[in-house]
Amino acid sequence: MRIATKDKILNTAERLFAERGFTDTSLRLITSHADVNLASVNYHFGSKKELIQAVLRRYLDAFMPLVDEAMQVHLDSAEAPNLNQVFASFAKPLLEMNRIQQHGTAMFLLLLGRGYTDEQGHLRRYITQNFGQTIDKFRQVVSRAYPELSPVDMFWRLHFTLGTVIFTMASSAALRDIAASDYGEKVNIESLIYKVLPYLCAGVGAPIGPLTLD
Amino acid sequence: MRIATKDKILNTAERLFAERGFTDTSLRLITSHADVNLASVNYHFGSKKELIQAVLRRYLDAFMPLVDEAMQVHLDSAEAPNLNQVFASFAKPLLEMNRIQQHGTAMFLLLLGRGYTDEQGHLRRYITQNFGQTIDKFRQVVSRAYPELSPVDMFWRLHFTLGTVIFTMASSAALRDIAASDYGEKVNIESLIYKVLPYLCAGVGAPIGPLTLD
DNA sequence: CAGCATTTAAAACACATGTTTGAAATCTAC
DNA sequence: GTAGATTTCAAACATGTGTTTTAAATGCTG
Repeated sequence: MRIATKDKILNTAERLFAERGFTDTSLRLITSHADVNLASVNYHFGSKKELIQAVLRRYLDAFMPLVDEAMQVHLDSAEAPNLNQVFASFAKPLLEMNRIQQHGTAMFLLLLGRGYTDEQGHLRRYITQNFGQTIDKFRQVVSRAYPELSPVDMFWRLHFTLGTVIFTMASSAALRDIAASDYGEKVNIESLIYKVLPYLCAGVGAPIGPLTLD
Repeated sequence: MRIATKDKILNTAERLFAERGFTDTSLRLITSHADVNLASVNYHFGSKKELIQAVLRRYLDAFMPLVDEAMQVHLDSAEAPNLNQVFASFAKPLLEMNRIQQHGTAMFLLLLGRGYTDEQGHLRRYITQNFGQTIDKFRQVVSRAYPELSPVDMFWRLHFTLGTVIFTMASSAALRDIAASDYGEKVNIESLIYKVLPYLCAGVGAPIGPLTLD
């Protein structure tokens, strides 16, 4: 096996990053868990930062084309989709991540959350640079589904959505434990996705303007 | 002035924590910015962890009683509130944080976000231990406003809400810059709160059950 | 199998971190 | 004003970090 070491590092790093965040996961922790030499990380990846990017890239490169495809369908459709249909079309790409690796969906979302909070702006820049077209298609589709929503309001609501997903997933392990012990309901990632989707749809589709208090 | 040093540390630490997160803010950075000696942090607070707690406690101790009061009003009211009214009653306590310090509202929300993501579980435990009653009142009020929502669904939706707020505020500085440059709309914390409230209300109030796709 | 490139290995490096120490300075109270 | 407690200060300590170095081991190729 030629690339065994590189892959062991990648898989172990991914798991530890998701569990503990990037800064709290040292290279020594990764290499000891992966049972490889410390220096091999810098040999194969160059630096820790590049290792982080490699871990994230593996998922983004698989995820984004699927999203792009789903959005293209909505754009090509003769009739405008509604928000429920738009957001529902994220479920399949997300769950597809489970094919990359066991618990891949959870990992991906966890890493996404870590990447957005830990590193300031790097991940965001990487995504916009490499997948800007897909993001733009998504915006167009949402605009078709809710034309009254102004660009700036959409900007904010989509970031609210991102925050909801990322925070939920970043703390999903702990939260799912609490939910299981307090309510006796064992929640896996898939059912959690189907719990959050209605929330997101309603949020993005909320009426525009200040709250009506009566 | 006896407590000048302690307060200088507290104020400087708060600002830097909010800007850069807890782990990325070293004691040396704090003490140099505060123009105090390095050892004074450990002298006055014991450890970095206790400094973090002190910074957060100052806000929570001011914020939570205000929330408690607002929730009590809803509980004492003869008629059940609606969700809009419930969430709108958070605006005043939040904006009240601006009286503790300049940009106090933004700081508080930023620190809350940092605390929830950086330290795993500590902040959550602190809140439930010290302000469990208030949290419970909040749950009761939401239940009055949306009785059909099961406890477990409420659990999740309230955490979705927490995630929305925390993520938005944790990246609000960067996001507000982007929004300002891309859409020419300058957004302060107050107007951001009024942007997010409709999203949260709609999300929590979303219909129960799977998405209806047609 | 010999020779060369690739990969692994152990050790050291350079640096940043939180913390502790002990003396000097400052404040407080009698 | 002076004795005693409190606070500040500079320095060192112990530890953990990412990275680099140099040699050994391994794999591949002719």
